[in-house]
Amino acid sequence: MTQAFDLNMKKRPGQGRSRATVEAVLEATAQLLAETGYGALTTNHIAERAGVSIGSVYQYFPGKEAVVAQVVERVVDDVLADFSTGLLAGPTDNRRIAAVVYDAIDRRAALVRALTYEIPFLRDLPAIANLRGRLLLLASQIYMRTLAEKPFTHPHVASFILTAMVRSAVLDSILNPLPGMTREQAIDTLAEIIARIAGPG
Amino acid sequence: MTQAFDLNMKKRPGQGRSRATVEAVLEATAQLLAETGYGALTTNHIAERAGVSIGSVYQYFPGKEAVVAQVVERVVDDVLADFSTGLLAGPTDNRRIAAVVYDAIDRRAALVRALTYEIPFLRDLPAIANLRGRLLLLASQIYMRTLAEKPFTHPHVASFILTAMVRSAVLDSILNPLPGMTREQAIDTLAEIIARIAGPG
DNA sequence: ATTGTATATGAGCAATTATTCACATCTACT
DNA sequence: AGTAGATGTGAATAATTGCTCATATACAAT
Repeated sequence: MTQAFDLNMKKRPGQGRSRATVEAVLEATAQLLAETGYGALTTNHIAERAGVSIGSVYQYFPGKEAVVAQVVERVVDDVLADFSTGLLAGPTDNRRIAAVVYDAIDRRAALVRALTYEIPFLRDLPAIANLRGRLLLLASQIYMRTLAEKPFTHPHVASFILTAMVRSAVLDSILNPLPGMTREQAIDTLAEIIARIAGPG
Repeated sequence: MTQAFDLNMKKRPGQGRSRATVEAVLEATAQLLAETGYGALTTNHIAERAGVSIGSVYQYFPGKEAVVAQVVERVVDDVLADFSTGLLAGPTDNRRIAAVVYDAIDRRAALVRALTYEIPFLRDLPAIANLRGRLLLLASQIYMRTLAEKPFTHPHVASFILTAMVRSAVLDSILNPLPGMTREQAIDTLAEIIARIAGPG
């Protein structure tokens, strides 16, 4: 069940119009994924939404999956950028961390939903492995000291599961929220949970 | 984006062969989902694997989605049954809870993966709402006392997020594990995390 | 202007898929 | 045995979709 597609672009877009074409295709794909999901995504729809002919799509991408893979790559980059700027904007207390993660996902919730829950080859994409690795590293750095004081039996397993927990919990809270739950409540609670696991701060 | 399919069976299977036919269709669908995923699932494949004609499938199900919905319902029932028996089989300490949840998902990992990550209308199914409600209730009952001693600011939000966390973390640990991580390590760590959040016991 | 290259077009092909329906077969009951 | 209703069959259909390719247009360089 490993992905068996060619996900590389056929042609690096040279200089002029081609850049714009590729841009339009990626933007259209992101829009359609957010609006109608992966199941309804067709290459012809992508071309139509992008205001580009179907032939042009295949000039730069070997297939539908390759376009989606590029969109995933962009979203991952954007999310990681949001994390960086958000965490640099002030002291990294638990509440800020919860808020930054929450907002980064909330800002592009529809797209993230489609990518997370509907793309069968998602976990085979290098961008996703990259994302997971980065998050793991980030969490380790932030909580290194506090977790050294209250160590787990299997520290690296704990880092892994905790990262998965926060990521999944935030995702789930946004995509399938408890009715009536507000952003503030979610962030408060996430911060409190983190405090219990890793200590205050 | 609410599901717009008819998910009810056309005919309640009467008595004899029809029961077996429906059974074979559901079993074949579960097998195919586990083996090849939702994307490769076709009604003709279902019929073939079930050893039944395509016409028979449509005699009892209005469409592919309805078959999948029934499979989901069964898996949910099975998982909940595993929880019940597992938690009744001894004292409900943190480690047992972690182990029961872990094993219930691990036992049918491939099928759960396909259902969780590939079915776009999953969250619209009543069975899933039911599952979430039951889990929430279960968690509340188990941790009522301990969480009353160390209360959260928003108790019902906390129950919701904690349930989501455990569910997602277990799912993620099984479906996308840290290389080299064993079942024991995962369960140990989950138990320790639960203990930190909700107290020992 | 002219020539060569890069880019864009979109009708159409081949393959796949969900679904139907006219017909066969089985089972139960008299 | 005869009959009626339930159940099973699978070739055929209509729709969709990924993708190609022959052709057209834009651009750059001389």
